[in-house]
Amino acid sequence: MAKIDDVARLAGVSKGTVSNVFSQKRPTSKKVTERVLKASKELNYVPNHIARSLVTKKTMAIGLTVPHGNFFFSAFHNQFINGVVLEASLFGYRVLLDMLPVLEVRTPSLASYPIDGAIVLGPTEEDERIDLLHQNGIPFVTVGQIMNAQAKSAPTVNNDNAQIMHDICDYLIGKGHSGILFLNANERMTVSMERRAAFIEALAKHRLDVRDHLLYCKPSIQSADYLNYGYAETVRVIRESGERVTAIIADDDRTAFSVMNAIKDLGLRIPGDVSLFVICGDLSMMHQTTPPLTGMDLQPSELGAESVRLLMHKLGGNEGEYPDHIIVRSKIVEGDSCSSIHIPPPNIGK
Amino acid sequence: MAKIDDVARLAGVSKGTVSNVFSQKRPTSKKVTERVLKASKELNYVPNHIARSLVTKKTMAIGLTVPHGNFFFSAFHNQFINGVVLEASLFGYRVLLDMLPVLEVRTPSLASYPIDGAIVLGPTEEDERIDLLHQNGIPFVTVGQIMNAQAKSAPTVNNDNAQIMHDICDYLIGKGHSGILFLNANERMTVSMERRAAFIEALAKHRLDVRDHLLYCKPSIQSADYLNYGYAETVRVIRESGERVTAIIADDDRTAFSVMNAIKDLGLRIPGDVSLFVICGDLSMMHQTTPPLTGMDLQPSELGAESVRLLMHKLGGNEGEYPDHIIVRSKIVEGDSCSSIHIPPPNIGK
DNA sequence: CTGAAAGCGCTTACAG
DNA sequence: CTGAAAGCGCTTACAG
Repeated sequence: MAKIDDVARLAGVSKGTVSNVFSQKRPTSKKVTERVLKASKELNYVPNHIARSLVTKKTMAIGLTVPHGNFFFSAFHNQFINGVVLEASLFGYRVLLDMLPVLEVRTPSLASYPIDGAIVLGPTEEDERIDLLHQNGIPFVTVGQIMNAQAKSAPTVNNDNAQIMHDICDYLIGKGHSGILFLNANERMTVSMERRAAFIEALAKHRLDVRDHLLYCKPSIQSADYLNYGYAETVRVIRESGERVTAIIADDDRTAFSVMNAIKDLGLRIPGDVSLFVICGDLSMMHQTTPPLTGMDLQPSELGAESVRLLMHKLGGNEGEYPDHIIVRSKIVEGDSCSSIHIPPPNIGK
Repeated sequence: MAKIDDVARLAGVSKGTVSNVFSQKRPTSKKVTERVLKASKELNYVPNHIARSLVTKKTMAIGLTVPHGNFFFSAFHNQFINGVVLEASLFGYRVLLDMLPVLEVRTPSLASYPIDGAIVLGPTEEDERIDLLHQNGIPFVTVGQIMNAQAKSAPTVNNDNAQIMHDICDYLIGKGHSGILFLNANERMTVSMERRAAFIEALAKHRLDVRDHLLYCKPSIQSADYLNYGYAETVRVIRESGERVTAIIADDDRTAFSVMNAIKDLGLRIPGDVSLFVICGDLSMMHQTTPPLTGMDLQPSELGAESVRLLMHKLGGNEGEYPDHIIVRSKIVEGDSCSSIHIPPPNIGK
């Protein structure tokens, strides 16, 4: 590997000048620039990123931390990551994937974080990843509301989860449903809390009872029930509790698939007997099921791109106006999994 | 941020000693170690990763390059990435996600690759990512066979694609199928070529005619037909060509979902009229469809883990015996999407 | 617009 | 087992 001195010698200039040609931080005469470029090409020279980082204090890399160790990506995460990487590249940044338990950072043999900033996907209540970032002084953006005491004013990108739940409830209740089973995300995630509160609020708005057994949260991935979530709850609620459920809201497509299976095993049909609404699913996949699923388009890749833009603004020294909290639009995409029922809700007009 | 000098001063030792305590490359007396650790804690010191990299010439990061710019992850990629990140962490390595067109690297303003090695997923024939890695002298492992002239002996991790196609054909033909439509991956991918050759070979082995119109390749992502792949081919072949197709092999789950839709629209059923076999799908999702899909378990996370192990061996100076080419096992996982047909294949006993 | 020199924060022979 | 010194390959004030 040729180094800057080699190029400087061959081009007959100083190292500083070579540096300028590559960094373009100071103007260089055309002649000199050409000489340097020619010499560089000849020697196959490329600036050493590490050496540069040591003095500029910038690594040109951001960390993307996705929840927990043995977490499984869903289609939502895929698109989110696509958005992040693509947008980051526009700023000349690379993306370091961090999906590990944070233990490593505590090991003394490990060096400090070689990233300039981080994006934290799916924060939980008192998220330790956030505490860690905070105490290491690394700028970060969370995708989802943040509830850590230490850093509650951190910049965030999010969907309007309250609005989403209201939209969904209005949509379903508007079709005559009153027995709604909500299969929410894991309760430790802040998005789950936001949705829960809005769900209860929306029911109340429509003068429907809020009954606890119609609101479940996805177990943690360590739980044996993780993969079975959706199926088990659906069967239990519909068959065993005898609860009248005419609509189910599933937190993601995997859950929705599970629910579809359960419905079938119960001898019921979608949407004839039960309507199904998916909050966070892969649209292209939702169109391939029978029936096509109705759900919310959360625009995951836009969430990713926006979080990068916000982070870049933070890294750039905050010049100019820029919102600290960005909301990404979402909208209902209709399939054929939700139908109207003509039995009036029991509590109507109460 | 405290630096090594601060710790050395506070602990009353030299920088070299502090360095040793953290790197553990040379023994240090217990007393001194404790003093250093205490001082470090007091100053909140953590070694600077970049400075260390500059002298050790190791970044402790590997690049993961997945195909092309606007590529969409599938469940296969998810699990693969999970495997890579998890295994890399066991070696103390981080993973840099590279899913960009390689243009950036040609821009003179960009510094050289800050990674120690790379994993290339899904190589194509004459893959430019590989040429780039090769000419930059970065060790790499490909997941999938490599066909670049320059680097054809590079280490690889792969499934036994020939065996897989034979297994699938044996399985389907054993059930009495002879009109098999194979919806292969994109033709530029080496895996697609391997499968194609083996498919033809397997048909010949069973004395079946190889007909070109029963073998399609997925269009590139730029193509308008990309999302429609599977649906379009199925409809065309079955309805328009009048070809007798009793079994379809789909390259991944997205294609399979498309096919299922097409079959339904044609008024046919799976597996009654047409059997469906998925090569590269998400097992948990394949169990949620109706009917559950039969397919191949390629063990993507094992592919990821193995590729890290192989790369680590390359980075470690190649001491000890280690194979250059690793095959990850795969096996058929049965759902209900393939059934026997009792019409004997037309060419039997020929 | 260009150069000479100091310095970024570590590690690593070389001595002892 | 420990220290003093050189050096990793750049960038950046400071001069000119």
